[in-house]
Amino acid sequence: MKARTRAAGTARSRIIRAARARFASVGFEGASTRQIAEDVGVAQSLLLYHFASKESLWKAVMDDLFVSARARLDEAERASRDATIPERLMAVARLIVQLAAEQPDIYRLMTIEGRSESDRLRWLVERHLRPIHEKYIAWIRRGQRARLIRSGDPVLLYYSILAIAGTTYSLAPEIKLLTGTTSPPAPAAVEALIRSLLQIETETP
Amino acid sequence: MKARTRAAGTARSRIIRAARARFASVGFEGASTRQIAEDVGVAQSLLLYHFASKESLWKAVMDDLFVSARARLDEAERASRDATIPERLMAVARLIVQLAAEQPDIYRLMTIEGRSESDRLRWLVERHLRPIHEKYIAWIRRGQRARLIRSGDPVLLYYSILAIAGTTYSLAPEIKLLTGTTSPPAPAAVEALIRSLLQIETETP
DNA sequence: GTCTTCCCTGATCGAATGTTCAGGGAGACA
DNA sequence: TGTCTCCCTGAACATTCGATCAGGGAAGAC
Repeated sequence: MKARTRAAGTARSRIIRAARARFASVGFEGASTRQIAEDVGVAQSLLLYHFASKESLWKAVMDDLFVSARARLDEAERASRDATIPERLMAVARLIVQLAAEQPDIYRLMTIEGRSESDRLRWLVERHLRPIHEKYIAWIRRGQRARLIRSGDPVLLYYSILAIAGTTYSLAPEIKLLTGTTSPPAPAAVEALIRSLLQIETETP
Repeated sequence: MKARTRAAGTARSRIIRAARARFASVGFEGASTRQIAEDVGVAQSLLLYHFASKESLWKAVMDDLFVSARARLDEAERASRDATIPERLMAVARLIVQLAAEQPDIYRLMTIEGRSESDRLRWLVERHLRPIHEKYIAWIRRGQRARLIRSGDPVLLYYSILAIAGTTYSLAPEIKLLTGTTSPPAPAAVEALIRSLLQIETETP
Protein backbone atom coordinates (compact mmCIF):
# COMPACT_ATOMS: atom_id res chain seq x y z
CA MET A 1 0.00 0.00 0.00
CA LYS A 2 2.63 2.49 1.06
CA ALA A 3 4.97 1.56 -1.78
CA ARG A 4 2.13 1.66 -4.27
CA THR A 5 0.77 5.07 -3.38
CA ARG A 6 4.27 6.43 -3.10
CA ALA A 7 5.11 5.23 -6.59
CA ALA A 8 1.85 6.67 -7.83
CA GLY A 9 2.45 9.92 -6.06
CA THR A 10 5.86 10.39 -7.54
CA ALA A 11 4.61 9.55 -11.02
CA ARG A 12 1.84 12.10 -10.67
CA SER A 13 4.11 14.77 -9.27
CA ARG A 14 6.80 14.06 -11.84
CA ILE A 15 4.20 14.61 -14.53
CA ILE A 16 3.23 17.93 -12.97
CA ARG A 17 6.85 19.00 -12.81
CA ALA A 18 7.54 18.11 -16.44
CA ALA A 19 4.28 19.72 -17.56
CA ARG A 20 5.16 22.91 -15.71
CA ALA A 21 8.45 23.18 -17.57
CA ARG A 22 6.84 22.58 -20.97
CA PHE A 23 3.92 24.93 -20.40
CA ALA A 24 6.31 27.60 -19.17
CA SER A 25 8.59 27.47 -22.19
CA VAL A 26 6.24 26.91 -25.12
CA GLY A 27 2.83 27.73 -23.68
CA PHE A 28 -0.33 25.67 -23.42
CA GLU A 29 -0.97 25.34 -27.15
CA GLY A 30 2.67 24.64 -27.94
CA ALA A 31 3.15 21.92 -25.35
CA SER A 32 2.24 18.36 -26.26
CA THR A 33 1.20 15.66 -23.86
CA ARG A 34 3.45 13.18 -25.68
CA GLN A 35 6.52 15.35 -25.08
CA ILE A 36 5.66 15.66 -21.40
CA ALA A 37 5.12 11.93 -21.10
CA GLU A 38 8.45 11.31 -22.78
CA ASP A 39 10.18 13.71 -20.37
CA VAL A 40 8.79 11.73 -17.46
CA GLY A 41 9.33 8.33 -19.06
CA VAL A 42 5.74 7.08 -18.93
CA ALA A 43 3.03 6.33 -21.45
CA GLN A 44 1.11 9.30 -22.80
CA SER A 45 -2.16 7.71 -21.78
CA LEU A 46 -1.06 7.89 -18.16
CA LEU A 47 -1.31 11.69 -18.24
CA LEU A 48 -4.96 11.37 -19.19
CA TYR A 49 -5.50 8.78 -16.52
CA HIS A 50 -4.28 11.06 -13.73
CA PHE A 51 -5.73 14.21 -15.26
CA ALA A 52 -8.90 14.13 -17.28
CA SER A 53 -7.56 16.29 -20.08
CA LYS A 54 -4.66 18.48 -21.12
CA GLU A 55 -6.50 21.46 -19.63
CA SER A 56 -6.98 19.64 -16.33
CA LEU A 57 -3.26 18.94 -16.26
CA TRP A 58 -2.59 22.63 -16.79
CA LYS A 59 -4.92 23.54 -13.93
CA ALA A 60 -3.23 21.00 -11.69
CA VAL A 61 0.13 22.59 -12.49
CA MET A 62 -1.22 26.00 -11.55
CA ASP A 63 -2.85 24.76 -8.34
CA ASP A 64 0.35 23.04 -7.30
CA LEU A 65 2.29 26.23 -7.95
CA PHE A 66 0.03 28.65 -6.14
CA VAL A 67 -0.70 26.49 -3.13
CA SER A 68 2.95 26.55 -2.09
CA ALA A 69 3.47 30.15 -3.20
CA ARG A 70 0.54 31.40 -1.14
CA ALA A 71 1.73 29.49 1.89
CA ARG A 72 5.09 31.20 1.71
CA LEU A 73 3.45 34.57 1.12
CA ASP A 74 1.32 34.11 4.21
CA GLU A 75 4.42 33.25 6.17
CA ALA A 76 6.21 36.39 4.96
CA GLU A 77 3.20 38.44 5.95
CA ARG A 78 3.11 36.98 9.41
CA ALA A 79 6.84 37.46 9.94
CA SER A 80 6.58 41.17 9.06
CA ARG A 81 3.40 41.65 11.06
CA ASP A 82 4.75 44.51 13.18
CA ALA A 83 6.65 46.44 10.50
CA THR A 84 5.52 49.52 8.60
CA ILE A 85 3.47 49.14 5.42
CA PRO A 86 6.38 49.88 3.07
CA GLU A 87 8.58 47.37 4.87
CA ARG A 88 5.85 44.74 4.83
CA LEU A 89 5.51 45.35 1.12
CA MET A 90 9.25 44.97 0.69
CA ALA A 91 9.17 41.72 2.66
CA VAL A 92 6.60 40.38 0.21
CA ALA A 93 8.55 41.74 -2.75
CA ARG A 94 11.69 40.06 -1.43
CA LEU A 95 9.89 36.74 -1.35
CA ILE A 96 8.52 37.22 -4.87
CA VAL A 97 12.03 37.89 -6.13
CA GLN A 98 13.25 34.82 -4.32
CA LEU A 99 10.48 32.66 -5.80
CA ALA A 100 11.24 33.96 -9.30
CA ALA A 101 14.93 33.23 -8.82
CA GLU A 102 14.32 29.71 -7.52
CA GLN A 103 11.67 28.77 -10.06
CA PRO A 104 11.65 31.13 -13.03
CA ASP A 105 8.91 28.97 -14.54
CA ILE A 106 6.42 30.58 -12.18
CA TYR A 107 6.85 33.98 -13.76
CA ARG A 108 7.01 32.47 -17.25
CA LEU A 109 3.71 30.68 -16.75
CA MET A 110 1.98 33.82 -15.58
CA THR A 111 3.28 36.04 -18.35
CA ILE A 112 2.46 33.51 -21.06
CA GLU A 113 -1.17 33.25 -20.02
CA GLY A 114 -1.85 36.90 -19.23
CA ARG A 115 -1.25 38.11 -22.74
CA SER A 116 -4.48 36.97 -24.36
CA GLU A 117 -7.98 36.45 -23.07
CA SER A 118 -8.98 32.84 -22.65
CA ASP A 119 -11.01 30.63 -20.37
CA ARG A 120 -7.77 29.52 -18.79
CA LEU A 121 -6.83 33.12 -17.95
CA ARG A 122 -10.26 33.78 -16.49
CA TRP A 123 -9.94 30.67 -14.33
CA LEU A 124 -6.45 31.67 -13.21
CA VAL A 125 -7.43 35.24 -12.35
CA GLU A 126 -10.47 34.28 -10.29
CA ARG A 127 -8.92 31.29 -8.54
CA HIS A 128 -5.41 32.48 -7.76
CA LEU A 129 -4.40 35.91 -8.99
CA ARG A 130 -7.22 38.09 -7.67
CA PRO A 131 -6.87 37.15 -3.97
CA ILE A 132 -3.14 37.83 -4.07
CA HIS A 133 -2.99 40.89 -6.27
CA GLU A 134 -5.90 42.82 -4.77
CA LYS A 135 -4.42 42.50 -1.30
CA TYR A 136 -1.05 43.94 -2.20
CA ILE A 137 -2.49 46.64 -4.41
CA ALA A 138 -4.49 47.70 -1.36
CA TRP A 139 -1.24 47.76 0.63
CA ILE A 140 0.30 50.05 -1.97
CA ARG A 141 -2.71 52.36 -1.70
CA ARG A 142 -2.34 52.52 2.06
CA GLY A 143 1.35 53.27 1.78
CA GLN A 144 0.62 56.02 -0.67
CA ARG A 145 -2.00 57.61 1.56
CA ALA A 146 0.57 57.70 4.34
CA ARG A 147 3.03 59.24 1.84
CA LEU A 148 5.51 56.44 2.47
CA ILE A 149 5.40 55.13 -1.12
CA ARG A 150 5.68 57.09 -4.34
CA SER A 151 2.40 58.18 -5.89
CA GLY A 152 0.99 56.85 -9.15
CA ASP A 153 -1.38 54.17 -10.37
CA PRO A 154 -1.13 51.34 -7.79
CA VAL A 155 -1.83 48.68 -10.41
CA LEU A 156 0.99 49.98 -12.58
CA LEU A 157 3.27 50.03 -9.56
CA TYR A 158 2.34 46.51 -8.55
CA TYR A 159 2.91 45.04 -11.99
CA SER A 160 6.19 46.91 -12.25
CA ILE A 161 7.33 45.21 -9.06
CA LEU A 162 6.42 41.84 -10.52
CA ALA A 163 8.11 42.74 -13.80
CA ILE A 164 11.40 43.69 -12.16
CA ALA A 165 11.24 40.68 -9.88
CA GLY A 166 10.71 38.14 -12.63
CA THR A 167 12.04 39.36 -15.93
CA THR A 168 15.77 38.79 -15.59
CA TYR A 169 15.18 35.28 -14.29
CA SER A 170 12.52 34.53 -16.86
CA LEU A 171 14.75 35.71 -19.71
CA ALA A 172 17.89 34.08 -18.37
CA PRO A 173 18.51 32.10 -21.61
CA GLU A 174 18.40 35.29 -23.68
CA ILE A 175 20.65 37.17 -21.29
CA LYS A 176 23.08 34.29 -21.27
CA LEU A 177 23.33 34.34 -25.05
CA LEU A 178 23.68 38.11 -25.03
CA THR A 179 26.29 38.55 -22.32
CA GLY A 180 27.75 35.10 -21.75
CA THR A 181 26.85 35.43 -18.09
CA THR A 182 25.69 32.15 -16.70
CA SER A 183 24.76 33.33 -13.21
CA PRO A 184 21.57 35.38 -12.84
CA PRO A 185 21.59 38.51 -10.65
CA ALA A 186 21.44 38.18 -6.90
CA PRO A 187 17.95 38.63 -5.40
CA ALA A 188 19.32 41.40 -3.18
CA ALA A 189 20.24 43.47 -6.25
CA VAL A 190 16.76 43.07 -7.70
CA GLU A 191 15.24 43.96 -4.35
CA ALA A 192 17.23 47.18 -4.27
CA LEU A 193 15.75 48.18 -7.61
CA ILE A 194 12.23 47.67 -6.33
CA ARG A 195 13.07 49.82 -3.33
CA SER A 196 14.17 52.59 -5.68
CA LEU A 197 11.04 52.21 -7.73
CA LEU A 198 8.78 52.65 -4.72
CA GLN A 199 11.02 55.43 -3.38
CA ILE A 200 11.19 53.82 0.02
CA GLU A 201 14.01 55.27 2.01
CA THR A 202 16.33 52.73 3.49
CA GLU A 203 15.90 52.91 7.25
CA THR A 204 18.90 54.53 8.93
CA PRO A 205 19.46 52.88 12.30
CA MET B 1 1.80 46.15 -62.92
CA LYS B 2 1.17 48.64 -60.17
CA ALA B 3 -2.13 47.05 -59.17
CA ARG B 4 -0.59 43.60 -59.20
CA THR B 5 2.43 44.33 -57.03
CA ARG B 6 0.30 46.41 -54.70
CA ALA B 7 -2.16 43.57 -54.25
CA ALA B 8 0.75 41.20 -53.72
CA GLY B 9 2.38 43.60 -51.30
CA THR B 10 -0.69 43.91 -49.16
CA ALA B 11 -1.26 40.16 -49.11
CA ARG B 12 2.30 39.59 -47.98
CA SER B 13 2.18 42.32 -45.36
CA ARG B 14 -1.23 41.24 -44.14
CA ILE B 15 0.19 37.77 -43.62
CA ILE B 16 3.07 39.24 -41.63
CA ARG B 17 0.69 41.25 -39.49
CA ALA B 18 -1.55 38.26 -38.74
CA ALA B 19 1.45 36.04 -38.07
CA ARG B 20 2.88 38.60 -35.66
CA ALA B 21 -0.34 38.56 -33.62
CA ARG B 22 -0.47 34.77 -33.50
CA PHE B 23 3.20 34.29 -32.66
CA ALA B 24 2.90 36.94 -29.95
CA SER B 25 -0.07 35.35 -28.21
CA VAL B 26 0.59 31.61 -28.45
CA GLY B 27 4.26 31.43 -29.43
CA PHE B 28 5.97 29.82 -32.40
CA GLU B 29 5.04 26.24 -31.58
CA GLY B 30 1.47 27.12 -30.65
CA ALA B 31 0.71 29.13 -33.77
CA SER B 32 -0.52 27.29 -36.85
CA THR B 33 -0.11 28.44 -40.43
CA ARG B 34 -3.71 27.51 -41.18
CA GLN B 35 -5.00 29.80 -38.43
CA ILE B 36 -2.89 32.64 -39.75
CA ALA B 37 -4.09 32.05 -43.30
CA GLU B 38 -7.67 32.04 -42.09
CA ASP B 39 -7.12 35.33 -40.24
CA VAL B 40 -5.88 36.90 -43.49
CA GLY B 41 -8.45 35.19 -45.69
CA VAL B 42 -6.07 33.44 -48.07
CA ALA B 43 -5.13 29.86 -48.83
CA GLN B 44 -2.70 28.30 -46.39
CA SER B 45 -0.37 27.36 -49.21
CA LEU B 46 0.10 31.05 -49.98
CA LEU B 47 2.05 31.48 -46.74
CA LEU B 48 4.54 28.91 -47.92
CA TYR B 49 4.72 30.54 -51.32
CA HIS B 50 5.77 33.91 -49.90
CA PHE B 51 7.85 32.41 -47.10
CA ALA B 52 9.69 29.16 -47.55
CA SER B 53 8.63 27.72 -44.20
CA LYS B 54 6.93 28.55 -40.93
CA GLU B 55 10.31 29.50 -39.52
CA SER B 56 11.02 31.83 -42.45
CA LEU B 57 7.69 33.51 -41.80
CA TRP B 58 8.67 34.00 -38.17
CA LYS B 59 11.98 35.54 -39.21
CA ALA B 60 10.19 37.84 -41.66
CA VAL B 61 7.92 38.98 -38.82
CA MET B 62 10.94 39.76 -36.66
CA ASP B 63 12.80 41.57 -39.44
CA ASP B 64 9.74 43.66 -40.21
CA LEU B 65 9.41 44.55 -36.54
CA PHE B 66 13.00 45.50 -35.87
CA VAL B 67 13.64 47.40 -39.07
CA SER B 68 11.03 49.98 -38.13
CA ALA B 69 11.91 49.90 -34.44
CA ARG B 70 15.58 50.54 -35.08
CA ALA B 71 14.75 53.40 -37.43
CA ARG B 72 12.74 55.10 -34.71
CA LEU B 73 15.44 54.41 -32.13
CA ASP B 74 18.03 56.03 -34.38
CA GLU B 75 15.76 59.02 -34.76
CA ALA B 76 15.34 59.34 -30.99
CA GLU B 77 19.11 59.17 -30.59
CA ARG B 78 19.68 61.89 -33.14
CA ALA B 79 17.04 64.14 -31.63
CA SER B 80 18.67 63.91 -28.18
CA ARG B 81 22.19 64.25 -29.56
CA ASP B 82 23.13 67.22 -27.39
CA ALA B 83 21.56 66.10 -24.10
CA THR B 84 23.24 64.46 -21.11
CA ILE B 85 23.65 60.70 -21.01
CA PRO B 86 20.81 60.13 -18.54
CA GLU B 87 18.48 62.28 -20.61
CA ARG B 88 19.47 60.54 -23.80
CA LEU B 89 18.75 57.26 -22.08
CA MET B 90 15.39 58.55 -20.96
CA ALA B 91 14.63 59.65 -24.53
CA VAL B 92 15.26 56.11 -25.69
CA ALA B 93 13.28 54.68 -22.78
CA ARG B 94 10.38 57.00 -23.63
CA LEU B 95 10.35 55.65 -27.17
CA ILE B 96 10.48 52.05 -25.96
CA VAL B 97 7.49 52.69 -23.71
CA GLN B 98 5.69 54.29 -26.62
CA LEU B 99 6.44 51.35 -28.90
CA ALA B 100 5.23 48.89 -26.27
CA ALA B 101 2.04 50.89 -25.80
CA GLU B 102 1.35 51.13 -29.54
CA GLN B 103 2.22 47.53 -30.35
CA PRO B 104 2.31 45.34 -27.25
CA ASP B 105 3.02 42.39 -29.54
CA ILE B 106 6.61 43.56 -29.83
CA TYR B 107 7.30 42.98 -26.15
CA ARG B 108 5.25 39.77 -26.18
CA LEU B 109 7.30 38.37 -29.05
CA MET B 110 10.57 39.12 -27.32
CA THR B 111 9.58 37.70 -23.97
CA ILE B 112 8.14 34.53 -25.49
CA GLU B 113 11.34 33.69 -27.32
CA GLY B 114 13.86 34.69 -24.67
CA ARG B 115 12.72 32.11 -22.14
CA SER B 116 14.27 29.02 -23.69
CA GLU B 117 17.32 28.43 -25.78
CA SER B 118 16.62 27.70 -29.42
CA ASP B 119 18.03 28.36 -32.86
CA ARG B 120 15.43 31.05 -33.27
CA LEU B 121 16.61 32.82 -30.11
CA ARG B 122 20.22 32.61 -31.24
CA TRP B 123 19.26 34.09 -34.60
CA LEU B 124 17.26 36.86 -32.94
CA VAL B 125 20.00 37.77 -30.49
CA GLU B 126 22.75 37.98 -33.09
CA ARG B 127 20.72 39.70 -35.78
CA HIS B 128 18.66 42.22 -33.83
CA LEU B 129 19.02 42.23 -30.06
CA ARG B 130 22.77 42.44 -29.61
CA PRO B 131 23.32 45.65 -31.62
CA ILE B 132 20.57 47.42 -29.71
CA HIS B 133 21.11 46.12 -26.22
CA GLU B 134 24.88 46.41 -26.08
CA LYS B 135 24.72 50.05 -27.10
CA TYR B 136 22.32 51.07 -24.37
CA ILE B 137 23.99 48.96 -21.72
CA ALA B 138 27.16 50.88 -22.58
CA TRP B 139 25.23 54.10 -22.13
CA ILE B 140 24.15 52.98 -18.68
CA ARG B 141 27.77 52.20 -17.79
CA ARG B 142 28.83 55.66 -18.90
CA GLY B 143 26.05 57.30 -16.87
CA GLN B 144 27.08 55.28 -13.83
CA ARG B 145 30.73 56.30 -14.17
CA ALA B 146 29.63 59.92 -14.19
CA ARG B 147 27.47 59.16 -11.14
CA LEU B 148 24.36 60.36 -12.94
CA ILE B 149 22.61 56.98 -12.82
CA ARG B 150 22.20 54.63 -9.88
CA SER B 151 24.85 51.96 -9.52
CA GLY B 152 24.28 48.25 -9.97
CA ASP B 153 24.54 45.61 -12.68
CA PRO B 154 23.92 47.48 -15.97
CA VAL B 155 22.35 44.42 -17.58
CA LEU B 156 19.89 44.06 -14.72
CA LEU B 157 19.09 47.76 -14.96
CA TYR B 158 18.57 47.59 -18.70
CA TYR B 159 16.24 44.60 -18.56
CA SER B 160 14.34 46.23 -15.71
CA ILE B 161 13.73 49.24 -17.93
CA LEU B 162 12.41 46.96 -20.66
CA ALA B 163 10.32 45.06 -18.13
CA ILE B 164 8.63 48.16 -16.74
CA ALA B 165 8.14 49.56 -20.22
CA GLY B 166 6.47 46.48 -21.64
CA THR B 167 4.80 44.45 -18.92
CA THR B 168 1.60 46.38 -18.26
CA TYR B 169 0.90 46.62 -21.99
CA SER B 170 1.85 43.02 -22.63
CA LEU B 171 -0.40 41.78 -19.82
CA ALA B 172 -3.28 44.12 -20.63
CA PRO B 173 -5.80 41.26 -20.97
CA GLU B 174 -4.94 39.95 -17.50
CA ILE B 175 -5.10 43.42 -15.94
CA LYS B 176 -8.41 44.06 -17.63
CA LEU B 177 -9.87 40.89 -16.13
CA LEU B 178 -8.40 41.73 -12.75
CA THR B 179 -9.40 45.38 -12.44
CA GLY B 180 -11.99 45.94 -15.14
CA THR B 181 -9.86 48.77 -16.46
CA THR B 182 -9.93 48.85 -20.23
CA SER B 183 -7.43 51.66 -20.77
CA PRO B 184 -3.76 50.84 -20.22
CA PRO B 185 -1.57 53.29 -18.27
CA ALA B 186 -0.32 56.45 -19.95
CA PRO B 187 3.24 56.20 -21.30
CA ALA B 188 4.17 59.24 -19.22
CA ALA B 189 3.33 57.37 -16.01
CA VAL B 190 5.50 54.43 -17.04
CA GLU B 191 8.30 56.77 -18.00
CA ALA B 192 8.19 58.33 -14.54
CA LEU B 193 8.71 54.91 -12.97
CA ILE B 194 11.78 54.31 -15.09
CA ARG B 195 13.14 57.67 -14.00
CA SER B 196 12.72 56.65 -10.37
CA LEU B 197 14.39 53.35 -11.06
CA LEU B 198 17.47 54.98 -12.54
CA GLN B 199 17.41 57.65 -9.83
CA ILE B 200 17.67 60.41 -12.39
CA GLU B 201 16.72 63.71 -10.86
CA THR B 202 14.14 65.62 -12.80
CA GLU B 203 15.84 68.71 -14.17
CA THR B 204 14.67 71.84 -12.35
CA PRO B 205 14.52 74.72 -14.83
C1' DG C 1 -7.62 -19.46 -2.66
C1' DT C 2 -10.86 -15.35 -5.08
C1' DC C 3 -12.19 -10.62 -5.56
C1' DT C 4 -11.56 -5.79 -5.86
C1' DT C 5 -9.04 -1.63 -6.39
C1' DC C 6 -5.65 1.13 -8.37
C1' DC C 7 -1.57 2.36 -11.53
C1' DC C 8 -0.21 1.81 -15.90
C1' DT C 9 0.53 0.37 -21.02
C1' DG C 10 -0.42 -0.27 -26.03
C1' DA C 11 -3.35 0.23 -29.85
C1' DT C 12 -6.27 3.17 -32.12
C1' DC C 13 -9.43 7.03 -33.26
C1' DG C 14 -10.47 11.38 -36.09
C1' DA C 15 -8.65 15.84 -36.46
C1' DA C 16 -4.96 19.01 -37.18
C1' DT C 17 -0.14 19.87 -38.13
C1' DG C 18 3.82 21.65 -41.79
C1' DT C 19 5.09 20.81 -46.34
C1' DT C 20 4.88 19.56 -51.37
C1' DC C 21 3.02 19.77 -55.88
C1' DA C 22 0.27 20.50 -60.10
C1' DG C 23 -2.11 23.90 -62.17
C1' DG C 24 -5.16 28.23 -62.88
C1' DG C 25 -5.38 32.98 -64.20
C1' DA C 26 -4.15 37.76 -65.06
C1' DG C 27 -1.05 41.15 -66.67
C1' DA C 28 3.63 42.22 -69.35
C1' DC C 29 6.25 41.71 -73.39
C1' DA C 30 7.16 40.05 -78.05
C1' DT D 1 -1.56 36.04 -80.88
C1' DG D 2 1.57 33.46 -78.12
C1' DT D 3 4.74 33.24 -74.28
C1' DC D 4 6.46 34.40 -69.97
C1' DT D 5 6.38 35.73 -65.14
C1' DC D 6 4.21 36.18 -60.90
C1' DC D 7 0.35 35.61 -57.32
C1' DC D 8 -2.52 32.35 -55.79
C1' DT D 9 -5.55 28.00 -55.00
C1' DG D 10 -6.87 23.14 -53.93
C1' DA D 11 -5.62 18.51 -53.21
C1' DA D 12 -2.65 15.52 -51.18
C1' DC D 13 1.37 13.92 -48.34
C1' DA D 14 3.25 11.82 -43.88
C1' DT D 15 3.39 13.08 -39.17
C1' DT D 16 1.65 14.49 -34.84
C1' DC D 17 -2.05 16.05 -31.99
C1' DG D 18 -5.57 15.11 -27.79
C1' DA D 19 -8.50 11.63 -26.48
C1' DT D 20 -10.63 6.86 -25.93
C1' DC D 21 -10.63 2.12 -24.78
C1' DA D 22 -9.50 -2.68 -23.54
C1' DG D 23 -6.71 -5.02 -20.73
C1' DG D 24 -2.42 -6.33 -17.80
C1' DG D 25 -0.67 -6.81 -13.26
C1' DA D 26 0.52 -6.02 -8.56
C1' DA D 27 -1.24 -5.29 -3.78
C1' DG D 28 -4.66 -5.42 -0.18
C1' DA D 29 -9.31 -7.43 1.60
C1' DC D 30 -11.97 -11.34 2.38
